[in-house]
Amino acid sequence: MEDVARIAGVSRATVSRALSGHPAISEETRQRIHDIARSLNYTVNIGAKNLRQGRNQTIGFVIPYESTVRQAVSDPFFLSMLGSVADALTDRGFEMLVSRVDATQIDEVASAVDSGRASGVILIGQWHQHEQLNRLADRGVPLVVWGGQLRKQAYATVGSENQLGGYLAARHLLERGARHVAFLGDLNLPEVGLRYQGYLQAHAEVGRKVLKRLQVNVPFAAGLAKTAIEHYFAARPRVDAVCAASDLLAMIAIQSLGALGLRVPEDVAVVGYDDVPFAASFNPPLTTVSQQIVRAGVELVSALLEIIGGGKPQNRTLPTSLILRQSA
Amino acid sequence: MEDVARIAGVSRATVSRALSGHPAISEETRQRIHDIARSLNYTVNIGAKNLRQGRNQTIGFVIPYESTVRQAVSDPFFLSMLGSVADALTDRGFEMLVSRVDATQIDEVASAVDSGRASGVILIGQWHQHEQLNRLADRGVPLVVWGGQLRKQAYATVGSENQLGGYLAARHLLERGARHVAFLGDLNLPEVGLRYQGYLQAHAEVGRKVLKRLQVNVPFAAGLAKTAIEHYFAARPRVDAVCAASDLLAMIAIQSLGALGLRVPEDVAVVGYDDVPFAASFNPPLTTVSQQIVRAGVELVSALLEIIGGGKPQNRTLPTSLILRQSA
DNA sequence: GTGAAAGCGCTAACAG
DNA sequence: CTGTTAGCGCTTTCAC
Repeated sequence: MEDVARIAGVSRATVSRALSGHPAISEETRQRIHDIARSLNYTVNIGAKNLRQGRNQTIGFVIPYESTVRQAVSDPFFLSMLGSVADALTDRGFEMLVSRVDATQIDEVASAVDSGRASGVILIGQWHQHEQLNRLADRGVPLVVWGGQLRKQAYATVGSENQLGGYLAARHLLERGARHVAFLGDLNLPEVGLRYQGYLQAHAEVGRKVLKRLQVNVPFAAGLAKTAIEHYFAARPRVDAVCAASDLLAMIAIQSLGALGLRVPEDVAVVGYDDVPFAASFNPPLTTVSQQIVRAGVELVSALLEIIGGGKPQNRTLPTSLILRQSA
Repeated sequence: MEDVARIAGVSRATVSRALSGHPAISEETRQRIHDIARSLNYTVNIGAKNLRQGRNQTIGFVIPYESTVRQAVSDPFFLSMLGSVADALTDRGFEMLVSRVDATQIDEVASAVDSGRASGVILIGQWHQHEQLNRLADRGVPLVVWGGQLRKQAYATVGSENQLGGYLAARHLLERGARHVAFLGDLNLPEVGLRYQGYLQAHAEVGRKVLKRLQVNVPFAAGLAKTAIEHYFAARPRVDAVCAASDLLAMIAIQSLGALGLRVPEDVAVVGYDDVPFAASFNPPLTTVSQQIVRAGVELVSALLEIIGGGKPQNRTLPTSLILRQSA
């Protein structure tokens, strides 16, 4: 900045003003300074600017991982969310700092804020950490979580109508004539729990009882999920339809069924959840419950910026619908 | 920091030293200061630290997008890479700043470095931007690209043996008795071009001619790819095998073939590329060429840190192999 | 319309 | 082993 100032024959203060569009700078000098800066490949140092201004135009995006299987997240839903959040952030002039955090050490998400690297955090999935998340929010860490809305909740939540989603999926299968609908997903996760409620509701509505053996606790991580799902189907349960808690699980289930010689949807109908971009290209194309991923990014970001700006954490719910394709 | 110092009855300098593990601080005071800091939820402000130290423990990870279809990247290969790079970075004490950049404005990747937000950049895929990338590297922007190695190249490249990969895939199909092997991928991309060389090599080796009509220029973006692939197969080309430039393309091809009543691998054998985590769970499980994604992250990061540390850009090549599953 | 000067939170000589 | 001090690159009062 000193260099630019010297060449332009002005002070650093003027350069600063010119570059940040301060009104009290003549159009002429502004232009000249801009040109000089460009020719020097000079850009204002954001770190110093942030330090001086005491704020911080970046937010943290946390990807949790299970410490046991320290594998890269492989659910395409995450990437889509990441992309969508990244876009929304860019549009609002923010940077995105991505960090991988051990799901059992969720408190670490605060460190990004405490250390001034980010002014808030977006977390995809509540995992099993409802209490810790509450603690963080109470401590004043701006925090928005994609997931299900729970009772005593200090953090803001953006999510889709999970119960409705589960209901739509199950009802569709039941209407199609399914008699034994398995539910694949980890009920300890708030989102999944809500979807399961919807699943139960659909059954209740037609007076159908739900057997315990139809609910299978399957984790989201691809590796573990595959084992669990194959194990379940290998026992040849009497099942003619499947409600999966994510598209990834649905795809694994379909593959697993195929290996046993069962066809989808003829022998077993399967509906997924998320409507990941790839779901339409799967074989067979996945019938699934949509999560509006692009809008999700926008809402997550705007909820977070509101909190950072001093507003109250406000939950937002996105509409959901069943996308009919061929797997059910 | 002032507060911590006051409570501990020492100066800010001592707090700084204690917290950064300076050897000249007695174990006792160190411990005491740590405890006080913790009780205050105090963490060193990284921005200020970076400013003072004149360095910057963060690197930029760029996700390019085609400006025409401003859609979130949907290739699972990207997320895997992102996760793998994030892990490698965490292990070496670096942060990761993710930004979405218009593929036609690749120069923007420099801004993260120019503005001091990052000390280097990792880019997945060379896209069509070889020249711009060279310009950036020449300008001194530490830059490592995942992709194919080209002739006059100022930036460092980490990639797998693309030509060998293409060769292995094609040879396998040919050995299986395929007579007309289609190649799906955008030849303008260096990586894909190299794989195509391998594909040609395999054909040459068995004295088989390659027909022009067998090569189909298909972009990586899921939406566009789907259209292109469906369009290609809809014309019912005489094809009994497919070499795809990514697993995503392979999956789309399989789906597309299925819709036309063709079975994989019975009627048409398909081999993918990447070995994304999900490939094994596809229906049918994908035969594919492995890219060692976890190691890729480690190598990308270590190559970049070497450049940042003043070293010469050094290309690295990762071994490749064919993973036999059921699609071919 | 522009400049001088102070200070954001931190670290690293240098001095003791 | 610890404290004093200067300064990283920037913005912003206050003064002219």
